[in-house]
Amino acid sequence: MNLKELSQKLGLSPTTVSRALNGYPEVNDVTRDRVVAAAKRHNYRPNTRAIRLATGRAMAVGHIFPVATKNEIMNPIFADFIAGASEIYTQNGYDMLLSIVADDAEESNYRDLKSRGAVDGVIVHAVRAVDARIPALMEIGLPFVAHGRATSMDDTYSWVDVNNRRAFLRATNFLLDLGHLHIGLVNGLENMAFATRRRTGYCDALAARGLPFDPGLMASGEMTEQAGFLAASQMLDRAVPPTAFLAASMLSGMGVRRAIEGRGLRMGRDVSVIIFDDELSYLRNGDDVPIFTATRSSVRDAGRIAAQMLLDLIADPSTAPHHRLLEADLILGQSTGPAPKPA
Amino acid sequence: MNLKELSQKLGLSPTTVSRALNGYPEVNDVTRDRVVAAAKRHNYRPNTRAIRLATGRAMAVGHIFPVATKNEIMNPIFADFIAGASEIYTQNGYDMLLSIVADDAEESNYRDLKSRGAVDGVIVHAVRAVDARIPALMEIGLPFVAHGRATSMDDTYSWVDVNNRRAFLRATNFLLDLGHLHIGLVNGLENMAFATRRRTGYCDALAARGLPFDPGLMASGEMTEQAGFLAASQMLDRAVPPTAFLAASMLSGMGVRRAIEGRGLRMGRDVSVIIFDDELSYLRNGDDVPIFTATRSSVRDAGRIAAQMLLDLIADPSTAPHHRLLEADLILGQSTGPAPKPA
DNA sequence: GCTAAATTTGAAACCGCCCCCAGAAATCTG
DNA sequence: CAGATTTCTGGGGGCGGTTTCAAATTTAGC
Repeated sequence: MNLKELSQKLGLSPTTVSRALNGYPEVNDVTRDRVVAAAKRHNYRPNTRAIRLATGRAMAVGHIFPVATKNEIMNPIFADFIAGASEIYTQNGYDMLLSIVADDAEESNYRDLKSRGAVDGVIVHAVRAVDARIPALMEIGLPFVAHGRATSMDDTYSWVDVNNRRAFLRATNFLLDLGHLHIGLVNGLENMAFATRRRTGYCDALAARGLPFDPGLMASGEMTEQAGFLAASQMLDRAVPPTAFLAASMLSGMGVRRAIEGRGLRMGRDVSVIIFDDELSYLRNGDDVPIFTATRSSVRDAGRIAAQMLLDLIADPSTAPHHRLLEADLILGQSTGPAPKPA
Repeated sequence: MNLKELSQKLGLSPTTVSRALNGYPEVNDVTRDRVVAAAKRHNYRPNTRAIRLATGRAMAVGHIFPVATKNEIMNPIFADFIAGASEIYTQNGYDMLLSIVADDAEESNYRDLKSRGAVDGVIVHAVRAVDARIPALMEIGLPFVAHGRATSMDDTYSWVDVNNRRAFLRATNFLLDLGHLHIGLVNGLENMAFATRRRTGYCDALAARGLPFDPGLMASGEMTEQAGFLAASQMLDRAVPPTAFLAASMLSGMGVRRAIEGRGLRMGRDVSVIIFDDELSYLRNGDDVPIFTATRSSVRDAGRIAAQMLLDLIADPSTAPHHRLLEADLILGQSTGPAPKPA
């Protein structure tokens, strides 16, 4: 069933039917009702392909996920971010186009999307500390919103980010207040913008109290259970082991916990742990009482916000860049407690 | 740069240029070379929207992910499956359209995709034991490939699945051979097709040796660390605790391990564990030596296979349904050993 | 060298919808 | 009740490609 057929059935012109269906004001109410009823009855849905060609809008946004060419790790927050964004697209009649490409082919993929007219805008994921995609997209002229900020030129493009520095600053201060003096940082890969900011927060908190940084207490790696386990194990085996940890994610934190418990220590009593909790749906931090004390910020919310921001930008590309800095909550769980008295 | 502009620059008709670019045989080689060179030089890419309208093909496939309305859990294998599928689409010039919808709205979404002409086919994810989507899609007439099989009508549609029954049969036999008599099953939700098949495999192995099933040793729930921990904890606290576990996923297995170690027992010595390992990129089962003994089958491969199958089906919808039953490897890790002698 | 066949190219009709521009019908004026 | 407005409907030209069919140009055949 297409527009022409429907209009013939109604004895009207395609023009009128189209207008009635798209809510144009100049069509008679009686006619409109008749058209709407017939459309529903015949289960008519305008052909997306035709609409797109006629209007020149793709009614779709692109998400390109880089997958590191060397290790093939997909970002675990991916699924939940997408889930949040998808809600917004669905509400607004947009489709979501997904590509997963080697991280060195991303830029050409953006160019391609643009010249093929496949999307009206894109979301940039997993922003690096220095990220070539951002200037590239500005040059290409494709509206975009970044999830995360590179370390410079913050204000020239739109982004949604968590205040990672402050989250780790607060977490570190919280541990310091509990009397912990040796705090291990099990960070994500520090070529990522969020990880560098978290380290800055950690270092700033130490510096504010005149404490030194110990490079042996700062690890940076993939945010996996295994990597968290190894990093924490190494630190715990030092002559002066840390009494507390900051972990970059739920998975890292689980690895840290295993390292702690594997040494016959108890998390929350002997060693404290704070994680960054993205509230991933399949990695909940406890059902009622949180297992881990955590800085918490929902990545699904971030997805919603970024998607809405992008649609706004597409609707009016001339506006100034939008920014949204989300604050992470510090929620108390069972994994933190006062520093144990030196034996 | 569009077709008309390019053809004017070349002094040719749009027809010829189009033919040259699309490899039609009737165009002179000299002309073709000239056109191809010019297209590259001007960075011409045909407009996707126009191609779609003209050819009537969407050159896109849809992935709809159900998110359980009650608990909002996204399937953790999602990301890796998509990553595999995406490779195939990219190679073949197809786009991937993603929707995440409440599980009760899926069917109408399929109808919508079909009538809007947004996709040429879809992949059905997370097939339930009894799944209304499959008859629905057959009725709608949208080509599809299911990832998993419902419990009936296997041969009327195309699917890619892992031999879940045999995987758990083998794993159970392996544990029985090691002398384990009490084996806990920490299964996924048993409304899912794969979970029921895994339980069947487990039960069949026990039955073959004349062993009884103990309902108290069969748990079914979300495949999270937390759920795995709770299920294993309950079983371990029984009068006769199991000496081995089968866990449905890496995350479940991590929960089981925590329950074991929290009781001062050692995994692999006191209690054996076998997991099902989907080879998720962010949940690797050890870097060199596997941590867990596991039945292993790459969900990313499954994504590739399903995607290719769908494209074949789209290219020739008249062919009989295709099937692909993948066998899981049983790989030896550090989490299994002979049943401890009764004290 | 002239006709028949094969090779190349182009004109124009779609694909299905949107939207500008007229024109017809209905409603207001005075 | 004629003329001026306002309200409603329809015709037709895009959007940017593909593809059918016909025409023009070569090449082949004798």
